[in-house]
Amino acid sequence: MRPKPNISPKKLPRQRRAIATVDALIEAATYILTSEGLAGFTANKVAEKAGVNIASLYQYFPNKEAILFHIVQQTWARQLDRLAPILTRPGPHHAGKLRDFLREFFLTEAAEVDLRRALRIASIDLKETDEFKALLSEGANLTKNFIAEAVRGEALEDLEFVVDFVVLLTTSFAERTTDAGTTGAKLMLQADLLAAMLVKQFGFAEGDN
Amino acid sequence: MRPKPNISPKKLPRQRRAIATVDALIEAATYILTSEGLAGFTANKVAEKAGVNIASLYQYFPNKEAILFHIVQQTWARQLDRLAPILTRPGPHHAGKLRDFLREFFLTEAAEVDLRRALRIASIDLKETDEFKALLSEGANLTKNFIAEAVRGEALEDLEFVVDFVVLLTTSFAERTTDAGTTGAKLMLQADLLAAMLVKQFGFAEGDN
Amino acid sequence: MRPKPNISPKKLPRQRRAIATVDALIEAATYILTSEGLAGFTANKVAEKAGVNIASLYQYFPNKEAILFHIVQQTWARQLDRLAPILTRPGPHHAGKLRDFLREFFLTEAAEVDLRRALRIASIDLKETDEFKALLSEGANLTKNFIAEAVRGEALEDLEFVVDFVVLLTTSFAERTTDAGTTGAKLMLQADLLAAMLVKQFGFAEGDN
Amino acid sequence: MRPKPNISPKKLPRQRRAIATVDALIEAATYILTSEGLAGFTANKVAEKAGVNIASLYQYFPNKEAILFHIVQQTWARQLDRLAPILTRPGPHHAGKLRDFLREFFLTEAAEVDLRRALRIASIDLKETDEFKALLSEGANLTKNFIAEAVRGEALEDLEFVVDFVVLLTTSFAERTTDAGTTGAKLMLQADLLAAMLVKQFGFAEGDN
DNA sequence: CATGAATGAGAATTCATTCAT
DNA sequence: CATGAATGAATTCTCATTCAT
Repeated sequence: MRPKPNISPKKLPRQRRAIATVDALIEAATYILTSEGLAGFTANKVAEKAGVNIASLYQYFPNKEAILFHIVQQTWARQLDRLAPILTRPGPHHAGKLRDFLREFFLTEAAEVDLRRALRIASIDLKETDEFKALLSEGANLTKNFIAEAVRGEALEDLEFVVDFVVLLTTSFAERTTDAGTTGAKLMLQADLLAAMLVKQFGFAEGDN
Repeated sequence: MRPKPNISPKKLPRQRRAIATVDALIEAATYILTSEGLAGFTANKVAEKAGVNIASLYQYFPNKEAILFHIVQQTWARQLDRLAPILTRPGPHHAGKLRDFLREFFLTEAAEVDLRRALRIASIDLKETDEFKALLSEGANLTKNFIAEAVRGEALEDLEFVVDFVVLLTTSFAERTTDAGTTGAKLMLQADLLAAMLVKQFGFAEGDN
Repeated sequence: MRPKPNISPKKLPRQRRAIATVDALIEAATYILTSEGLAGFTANKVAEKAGVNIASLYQYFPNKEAILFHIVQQTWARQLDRLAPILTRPGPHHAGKLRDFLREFFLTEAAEVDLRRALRIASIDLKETDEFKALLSEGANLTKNFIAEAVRGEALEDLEFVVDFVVLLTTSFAERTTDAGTTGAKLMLQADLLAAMLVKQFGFAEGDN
Repeated sequence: MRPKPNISPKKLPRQRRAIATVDALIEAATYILTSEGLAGFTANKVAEKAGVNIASLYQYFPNKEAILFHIVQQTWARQLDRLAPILTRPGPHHAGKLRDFLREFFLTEAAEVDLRRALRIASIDLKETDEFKALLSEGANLTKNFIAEAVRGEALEDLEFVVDFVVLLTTSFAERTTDAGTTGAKLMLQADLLAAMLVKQFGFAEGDN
């Protein structure tokens, strides 16, 4: 394998001008990644698109991967903001929450397919970094808690296994089907079917919220 | 994105010496792909590792992608050889076949994780080629027929949807869990659980072969 | 044949250091072209001769052809600067102008035979580009106007034909004879003879300025 | 400049099979040169097109240039066969002969523009070789004699100059105008005009054969 | 002889990254 | 700090030519 890249930002932008520069870089990077994919994602192109000198890019990011990581982080945060409320919604209707969650999850995935496809591939290199692992566990905890509560009937020793299984199943499916271009009604049908299977299998409390 | 590569082999090796060369190239390519991933996969490295002149590589493969495709094809063929017998096994015990199939499928995926990870990403570029499409449909038909027979109860209009769903669900999950490093007993438990869910949801004929 | 190259310059040199770099590149390119001909004209050789990194070359020129075009343009401009005054000289003595023009034309052609030979061949590839066409028409107009005025007696419908004929005849002859190494007195005799023939044939106004 | 290539054929084909091989090579080479130009003219392509092994090509030709020279030679011979009879036609009507000659000359040039264009460029490298010089002088003599006879009035010391001038003028113009794509009636008009100018200038005996 | 195989050398072009001002 | 400039190291692919059988 390759050596894991040093991802931590080099220097925090203090002045307003610097913040604008960083923002422009991130936006440009996101654009390039979305439109040209990971293969077309080069430091020079990003800087040019951002209207920023290449040397400035390297003032704020130690390398290409750091920009990628920043975008990954940002994208995850956005997604979490939309999904967390659903799972933490009060009330016992876990089946309803699960269904809503999956629908929303699939929709967010579908909304930025191109970007997410590129990020997924980029993540292969990032996976080794500590920062990425932290990001992962944050999102995982949320789900873990929800499922733990929902499947309370299950034996406790299996819980870890079930959570892992459900997370893998839902995320991998979501990625794959949106990657294949599924959208709209069909995507929602798939979300509902997957929710139904999980409910049936793990005995979530029924009820439509 | 970019133009789809011309993947068809250039010249067939006739003499024993040439066959050895091509074999060495493919072996080297597989090794590089496995150990360094797609990003580290360069024509020069492959040729060097194979102990062959770079120009020789280009006598037998029109470009890098052609080597990749060769490996993809080879890997798929090996997998199909192991999976097809299970699905085409005579008898009505579809649930059993499904479980055995998923177990074997997960095992083959787990057996060459690194290689398969690289190939999956490589496939993104290959997807456009006719050769790749042919490969895909071959494998898809097998599964399609099996599921069609197994879920005979389902309304015909849904069949397409169900087949699509099941294929996406099982393959994406298999890829993801092996990619995450799952192996051994846990992997088999996941296979069985996924099989159970599918059986429960779609009413496959039960029975242990 | 092949796709027409994108010839427009990539980035303009701002600092003095960069201007020096570009100048060195052009000078080196001209040298290589002159001494080794088009076949020996490679981007790497040019960069090396210029003492510049090959990547720097590609910062200022998008490809080899762009350098060639630059030289073509420069060479034509130099030539036009010397020829235009003769043709646009006021007065009715067209025969004298023609003779002086041909002499000067032959001399400029002879002055840089090797370079021009290479450029002529290079032009075959450049011919398709818009930039080259613009260059051509600029030079063509000058001559066209002169001849049109000089041969005023001719029927208007033939004018196009005559202009075309005269331009082809003089330029092709100039190229060929200088290419063959003709210089000095013999070259001037040829220029005068050709001028005399044209005057005799097309009835230019006589008079020695 | 580059070192002048060794052009002389390596080995004369003795057996009938070998002659066929060489013929196939020449034909293929001519085809490639015509259709793809000098840039697309590679030894491997020629051999492949000829259905002959590349090593065989090098058995009969010491290098690429030797094939080119062979084609040049052949093309000139064909042309000479058609032009010589006109010039050596008995009778005093030199003006008529000249006109017929130029017409035929222009037509032969126009008939194979693509091939000739490529050969012209190739000839730059061949020019240095003794073989090429021999070829040139052979063709030149014919014309020289004709002109010498036709312009008998001229002073003898000028003859060399005049012959040289006329040859350069007619050949360069023919090449250029056909290269520019001129054909048909316009081409014939140009031939006639050029003939008329020469007759007028050098006082060829008039008369229409 | 003829063929399949092999290759050294080099071509065009790109990219991540650093340096000097 | 920001910018223009520069570059080492690759990367893909081609070609003329030779060797071994």
